[in-house]
Amino acid sequence: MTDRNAANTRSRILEIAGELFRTKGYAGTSIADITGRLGTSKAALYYHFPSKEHILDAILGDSLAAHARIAELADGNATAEELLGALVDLVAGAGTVLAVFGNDPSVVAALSQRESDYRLRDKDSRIVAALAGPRPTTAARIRAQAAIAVAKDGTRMILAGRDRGLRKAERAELLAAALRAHHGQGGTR
Amino acid sequence: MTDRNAANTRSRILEIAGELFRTKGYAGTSIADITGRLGTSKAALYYHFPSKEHILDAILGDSLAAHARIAELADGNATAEELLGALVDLVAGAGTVLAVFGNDPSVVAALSQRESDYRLRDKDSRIVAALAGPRPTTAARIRAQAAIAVAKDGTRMILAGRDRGLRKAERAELLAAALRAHHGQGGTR
DNA sequence: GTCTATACATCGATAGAC
DNA sequence: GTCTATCGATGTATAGAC
Repeated sequence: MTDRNAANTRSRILEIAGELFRTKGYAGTSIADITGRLGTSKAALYYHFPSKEHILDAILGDSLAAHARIAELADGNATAEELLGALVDLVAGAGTVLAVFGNDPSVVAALSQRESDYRLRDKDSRIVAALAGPRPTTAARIRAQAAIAVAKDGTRMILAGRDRGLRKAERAELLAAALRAHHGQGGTR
Repeated sequence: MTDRNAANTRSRILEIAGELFRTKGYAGTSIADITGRLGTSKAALYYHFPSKEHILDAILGDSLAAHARIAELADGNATAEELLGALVDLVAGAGTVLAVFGNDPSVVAALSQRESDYRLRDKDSRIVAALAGPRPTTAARIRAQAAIAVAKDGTRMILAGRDRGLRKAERAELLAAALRAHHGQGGTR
């Protein structure tokens, strides 16, 4: 059972770090915390990753890409259903990590400190704008935010503390709730 | 302008710490960060608070109490409208801080590590149970989570990065969206 | 109430042997 | 690939003067 190849150790590090970042926060997790579970020394970890921040990047990589793709979608002329469905899928899929870590202020601070274009909040506001429509009323913007809250945080809450992903029926139910929050009762938009 | 009385300095510390905890996270904020803005030495801060954790407690005190009150409400027979409205008010009022900090894993970890009964997740699940009803279907539970997501995270998103509180019309719009998310289209419950 | 100075632990990260 | 040992910086917190 001594799979001492680099790829395996690397993925174990990502798994353990992800779990710890989620429960203790990025800033609240030390390299020693990670290697404590990994069962190696701190120095061993640095053979696989050059820094703690590189571990975070490796974990968030796919999620950030998926998030960016949704922001692109928002800039096009996607329907509300497509957008909100994509958000649900983001959180349920590659972006589960992001949805969870996006709530960690120390993660947001770490990302936005870099000049990189990891502008989380920016992308979010483009999605809001797409759902609220051009020159939106206050009410329209609130409904847009409400729908996004369902798609992101609702999905996150459903998935919290369980192993398996989102079932098709669950996805449909979430999307329907998001759409109800978005539309006025009579289907305003 | 040199208000050097203890009460004033104390409240300035809370204000500054709150801002920093929000943007950098609890674990990501150091005492030096706080006193840097406060304009005093680190030792001076320790005259007002015995530890960093006590600062967190002082900030969260009111919010946690308000949160507990809502959980009590959920155990009684409050209507969905009352519950969701109370949640909106919690986030918009005393609990803004909690809604924001509740997302910081390092805060949750700090609170739940203590044997204290600050069981955030626990209280949340009582609210879910109240909204989903007895022996709920999967769909009912999802709709309950969706409604809570609107009331909590939707409200938080609306208030993010602005000074003034929630206007009456905004509150009504949020509550309506939460209720739409909660009910099936035809008003299942 | 606030200061300087410091104790002592832990942080992220590195050196160099194996 | 992993180790022991350690670096320098920073973390929380304290001692004691003013």
